[in-house]
Amino acid sequence: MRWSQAFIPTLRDDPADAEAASHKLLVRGGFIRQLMAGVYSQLPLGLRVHAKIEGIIREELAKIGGQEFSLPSLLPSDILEKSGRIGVDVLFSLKDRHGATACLGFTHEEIFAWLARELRSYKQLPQIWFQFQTKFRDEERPKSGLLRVREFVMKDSYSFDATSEGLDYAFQQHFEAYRKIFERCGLDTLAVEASSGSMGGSESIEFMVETTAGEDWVVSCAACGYAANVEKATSLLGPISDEAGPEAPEKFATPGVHTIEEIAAFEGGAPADCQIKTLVYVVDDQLTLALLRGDHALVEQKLLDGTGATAARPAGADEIQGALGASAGSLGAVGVSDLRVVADPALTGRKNLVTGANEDGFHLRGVSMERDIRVDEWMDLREVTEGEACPLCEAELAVRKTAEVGHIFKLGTKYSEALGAQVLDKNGKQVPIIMGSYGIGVGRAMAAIVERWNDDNGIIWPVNVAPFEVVVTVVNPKDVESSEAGQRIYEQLLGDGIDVVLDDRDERPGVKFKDAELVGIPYRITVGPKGLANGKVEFFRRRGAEKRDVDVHKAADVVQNAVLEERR
RNA sequence: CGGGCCGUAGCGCAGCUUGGUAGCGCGCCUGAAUGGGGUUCAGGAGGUCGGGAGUUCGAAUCUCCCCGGCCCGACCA
Repeated sequence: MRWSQAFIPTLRDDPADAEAASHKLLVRGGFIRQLMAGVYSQLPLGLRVHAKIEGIIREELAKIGGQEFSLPSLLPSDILEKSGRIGVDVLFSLKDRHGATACLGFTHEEIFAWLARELRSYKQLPQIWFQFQTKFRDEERPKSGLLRVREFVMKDSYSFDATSEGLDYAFQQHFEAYRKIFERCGLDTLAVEASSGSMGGSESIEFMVETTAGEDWVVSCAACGYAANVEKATSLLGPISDEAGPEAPEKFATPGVHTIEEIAAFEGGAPADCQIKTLVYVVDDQLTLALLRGDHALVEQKLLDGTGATAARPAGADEIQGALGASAGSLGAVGVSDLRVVADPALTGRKNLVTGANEDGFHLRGVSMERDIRVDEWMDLREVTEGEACPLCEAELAVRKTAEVGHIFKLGTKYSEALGAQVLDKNGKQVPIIMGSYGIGVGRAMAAIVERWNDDNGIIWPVNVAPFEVVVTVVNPKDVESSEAGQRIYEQLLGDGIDVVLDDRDERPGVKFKDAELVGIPYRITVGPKGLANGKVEFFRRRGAEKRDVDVHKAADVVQNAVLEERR
């Protein structure tokens, strides 16, 4: 490719609406352009990177026996009705000319399970099927460029097994394949335990990349490697010994006091860790009190996971008033018998605590969990915070902001049962196929790579995913000797299968250097009259900005070796 | 879904308070010089001021409605 003929629309300024580094750089570098909120066009450079990431994924999935498919994006609604996912809020749906409802696929469990109906015998298993396909999700809030979008290409694979051991194996194979994929993409991932959410299934692992532009918090332990999404993470807490306290709770007036902090500061109150935080939630239509230690925060996903519910929302002011006769800020679970009460284990055995009296302007002190509160279920509900002790090794935990680039699920039989994908087992009995599903957002991975690999001058692509591996920059294209030398190096590299671009533009050298660095090409050979006078060209490595002169006749070999060494 | 901000040339912005027929920087085109880090000079092209309605002699500017985008929070398969 000659740069002078290429469509690489680089921009001097950051786009006004970009915040994340990857968003700014991918737009400025001429990789992507936004069409509408959360919808982007891939320009030639973007598509090159995209294709390289796909190539890596293909190779690794081939190693574990994956077979590539391409399923439709336009789906009939009845197939989603069978699995119950027709009501999913991110689903885009539309009507055809006959008035029938069709949907745009947001993932393809149903369709693959539908095809898996043609599997008849356990002897045909296991199978691993995958595709790269555009997914549509009507996200409430697209943001951060390619990190959170409404239309994106996802690699989704699905495993089909007759036994749960088979699923475990497929899951493990994917785990290892994902590790290699992300490593080859230049991404350090943290594999974390995650909540499976409404995907169903028993176990899931997310692959997270640390970045300030991410949206998920991950708890990790540097000492033993424990890592989990905050939705799932736990930690050890130091013991607290409470004074015995009074025989029975004592009501006291707390005019105008509504928050944990205010009670902590209130004369006759108690520090936050000696209070009970009472939250009222509507959990699958059931009014539920969730109790936490005053200084702890609720993780809604834990409430969902713990209760097995599919939806939870904070109760409204009138729902709270109707159920407890008081408003938020004066609530408590003492004496509550007609509502479900769930409590976090950090409250176990605690006594002499302060909580609301269910009467505006009053609280109770001397409350004992065991004696005064009827807890229906104890379940982990609290959010782990930085510095707490690792549940495995007791070292200090870190909490980091990350973006999810991959997710693997053990689905079980939810979709195979819903769609009737069964095989005969060894005993001649019909059994539902056991499925796993495994996703990687290709565009998101691309953005994550840029988040990780950039500096003030632009992107620093790892060779494996770089749009071009080498740029040959001709300093002065009007200098015939330079042009010819550049051309020769370019052609040699091309002939040797290196992804090379010849920057033959009639631009000032500074412009060409800046562009090459912004775009992030890992290696540059600079050909100019000064060097050629001594038979030299300049070799430049983008990462680390290493520069050295090399003999003009050896230049192509030198870069080629450097590139091949880094290709993995 | 709550809160905030923004839509004026390809990109980044000013002009709007106080209405008078649109401007700056970069980019782009032509020519010349220059050629190892966004060079310089001269000339030039490019805008239904997001859309619609209204007020007015006159609207980028004032009013109303609509559309779109960004950020924070909530949510997220």
